[in-house]
Amino acid sequence: MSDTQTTSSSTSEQVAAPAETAAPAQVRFADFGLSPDIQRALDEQGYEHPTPIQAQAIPVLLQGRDVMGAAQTGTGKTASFALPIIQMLLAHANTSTSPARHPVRALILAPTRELAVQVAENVKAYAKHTPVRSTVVFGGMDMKPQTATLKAGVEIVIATPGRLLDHIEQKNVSLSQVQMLVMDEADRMLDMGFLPDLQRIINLLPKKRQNLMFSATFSPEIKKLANTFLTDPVTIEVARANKTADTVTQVVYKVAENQKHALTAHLLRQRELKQVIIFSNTKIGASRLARELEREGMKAVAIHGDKTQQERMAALDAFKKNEIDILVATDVAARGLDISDLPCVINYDLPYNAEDYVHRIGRTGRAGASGDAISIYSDKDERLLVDIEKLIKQTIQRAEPTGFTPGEFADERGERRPRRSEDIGRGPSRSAERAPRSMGSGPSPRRDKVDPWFLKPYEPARVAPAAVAPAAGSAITKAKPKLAFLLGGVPKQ
DNA sequence: AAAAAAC
Repeated sequence: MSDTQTTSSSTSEQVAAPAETAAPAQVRFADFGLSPDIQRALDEQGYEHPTPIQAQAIPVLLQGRDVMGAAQTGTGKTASFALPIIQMLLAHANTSTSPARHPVRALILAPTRELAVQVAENVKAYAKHTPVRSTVVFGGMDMKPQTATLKAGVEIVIATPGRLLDHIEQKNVSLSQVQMLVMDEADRMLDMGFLPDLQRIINLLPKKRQNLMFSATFSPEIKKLANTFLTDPVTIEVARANKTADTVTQVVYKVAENQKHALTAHLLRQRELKQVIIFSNTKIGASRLARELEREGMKAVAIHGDKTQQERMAALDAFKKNEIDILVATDVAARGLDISDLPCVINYDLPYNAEDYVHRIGRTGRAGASGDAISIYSDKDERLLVDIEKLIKQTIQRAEPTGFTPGEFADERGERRPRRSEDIGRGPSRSAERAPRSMGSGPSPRRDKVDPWFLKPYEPARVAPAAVAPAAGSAITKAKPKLAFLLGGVPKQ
């Protein structure tokens, strides 16, 4: 949440949401008439002014209307639904400890475990001074503690669909009293094939309920989903769909496929980036790159779906706590994760799905801060770049790496071979920096510096963001129709 | 193409 709702032309001051849809900056949380117990939590966290999506969504939700929200993460989306939910539940709160008197009344569904955890943390923080109870359930973890909490009774459940269904089947939870349903990152849930699960869960809910759907992109499939599950929804769109934040400087490097990791290491070494997430298209690639960077003396950890849930949470936690500088991730981390103040994202691979580019680089430049998005690609991925530029309606700056000598590690990729000290540090006077070090240590460069380092040989000519609404025919319409299940009845199986 | 999500 940010109170920097300014339309200042200074890049570093710009808010992520475009001014034309922003609510007046004077709005304060205190104007919403929220319970003093909620207001107290907001005060304690220093939140005074709502972000644009909060300013628009909260009053509408308090009226009980359904909402279709098109907003990227980092816009304060979670609070925009969490606060009204807590408020609505408080209106009927009781302090009984009997589960029967603590039925689940609000259900929040999220596509990935990490996102569910993050939403749950937010909900807990806002409900801190209220009697409203919440919990999060997701796979990869022991069922028992989750079961115990569910059976003790909670008003708000945040869940990934699979594990929730598991709990439902085991009768650990009943959804018959749910009054509010949130589908967070609905586009992602569709992409991941959660539609049948969503359908099954929703079939168990009371017909009369308030529905909220949030999606970063606004594809025709999402609109269809909204038409199916929402009743006369109010559409709230604070950031134009398929749009990257104005405050993110984007650049691409083209190198030979077998040079990508060497260039990545070079870029990381060239300047002491405070923290960076590197996206890889594959789990194996992510692990390998993390290993190679470690060999280069950098602190890097991979996070992907083949890691245990404990490892995933530990990696994310360590990264958030600044104990790790480099997180090498698959698209498990592409969406939703609110890692504050991330100055840089690197695409080690261009994503196969152009939409994922928007999500990945959405990890930086949050809430109006500036950020750098660096992508690396090779000849064979030219088409992916074209798709991405078509989707974001921008040309991404091409750049040449300064001081990079191709061939440095040309034979290393994928090879397990003994470490040879002469392989590294062959750049002039690099050897002194060979020792493992924390990138975050020492004075880190200001992020709002003009003339980004990686654009040196080029004019930093950023393409002015075109003031265009998302065209119905934009690239995302290519997405495979996944709603046959919904629209054409039950599929055979 | 790949990744994610239930045991």
